[in-house]
Amino acid sequence: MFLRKANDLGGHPLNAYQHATDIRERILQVASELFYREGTRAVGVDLIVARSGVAKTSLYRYFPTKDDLIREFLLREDRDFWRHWDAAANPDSAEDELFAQLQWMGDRMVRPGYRGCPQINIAAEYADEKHPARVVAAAHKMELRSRLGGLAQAMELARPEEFALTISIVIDGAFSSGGALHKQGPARFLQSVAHTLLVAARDAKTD
Amino acid sequence: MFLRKANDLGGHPLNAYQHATDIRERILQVASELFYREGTRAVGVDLIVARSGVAKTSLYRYFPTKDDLIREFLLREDRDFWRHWDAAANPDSAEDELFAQLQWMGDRMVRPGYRGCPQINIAAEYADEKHPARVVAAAHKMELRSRLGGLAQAMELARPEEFALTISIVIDGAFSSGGALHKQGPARFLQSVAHTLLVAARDAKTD
DNA sequence: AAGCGGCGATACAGATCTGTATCGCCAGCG
DNA sequence: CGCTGGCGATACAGATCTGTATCGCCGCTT
Repeated sequence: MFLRKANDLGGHPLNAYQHATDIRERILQVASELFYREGTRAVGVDLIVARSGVAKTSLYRYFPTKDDLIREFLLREDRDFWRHWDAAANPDSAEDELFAQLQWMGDRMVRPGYRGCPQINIAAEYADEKHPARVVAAAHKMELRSRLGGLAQAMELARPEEFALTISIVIDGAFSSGGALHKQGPARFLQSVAHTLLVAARDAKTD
Repeated sequence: MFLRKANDLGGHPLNAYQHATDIRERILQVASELFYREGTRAVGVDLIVARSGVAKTSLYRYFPTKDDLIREFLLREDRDFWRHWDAAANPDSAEDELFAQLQWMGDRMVRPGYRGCPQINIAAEYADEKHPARVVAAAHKMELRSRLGGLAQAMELARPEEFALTISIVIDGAFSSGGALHKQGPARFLQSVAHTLLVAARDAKTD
């Protein structure tokens, strides 16, 4: 219905715009991979320029400062995250959806170059909460708690916000310490903990 | 030669050694506060030198490289962490001890300058797992799971290691997202989640 | 009393970082 | 056909960073 093709970038009629978008996208793609893998402070703009094969002037045309580029990196990660989330949506069963969401999150943690949650990592790199990237990160975590709260409400739990907060904390912990979960698989772990907390929340309701 | 001052720590006969220890400690103290508050990459050695009022040569005498200083910073945090842990030990009741440990950890998260767990933050700043500071951080998290496993065993839980891992994940999540817990108080939150998980673990045992 | 060494202060070397300025090229447009 | 403007390439400015070299001072030890 409202879905458009992935490469339909807003209906710009001019090829020049398309070309410009390609360059901007390429820069952002290369920067995002380097930022995630090495950290934003460890990667200089010169490296991004060299790896993406564009001119430095092009980078600074689309991203006036490096902080802007970092911010766009996190926004890109944010969009990707919710794209996976929406793909796992299940209008028929909030409980099934919760476990489906935990499944793909857990799967992420076993991918080769996994380096934790970029939204969390950015808070370690920049102490200033007003940093544009940290604003994006804070909004991301708020949105996650909000969506978990929606699921909890659909499951008719007694205290949906408390349940959502607890699940989000467990997710953040798994994101941070994903390496320690490699044995059994992070997805199974997350689902197991969520199941325990869910049963407890329902028992409390019937008390 | 054999006369020593009462506060002569390591048996060194020279007063100069005592003085040297003071200077080293002062550098490490100032560096630790700055590293924790701003991040290790954001703080240069010149700032540490200026704030501690020592000579740059002194800093590099005791810490050959900045990475060494960062490593010592994490070791210092590690020692401080276990000092608090040992102070909350309770040989009579592992369960009481668990909640006591979660109490002081939660209390840490509401202190004014709280900026998360330094051992976790360092992993976001340095991608290389071989970095000396990351080695310290990994050992710290291993030790935490080990001690939690000891408590779980003392509580005679069916699967102590699984319980310990879960609790450690929850703690890490709370460390990362401590800000979101400010409403009710992180300590209460941690204890509440731990209580739920503990009850569930005991129910599973009796099945 | 002499000197050895820790210490502060300062300058410096060399690398790296962000961001700008300047050039020439070339494709698309009127 | 000429102009405009995005683009690549390069040099550069200015700041900052880690780590070293060099000086003189002063307290302790021998």
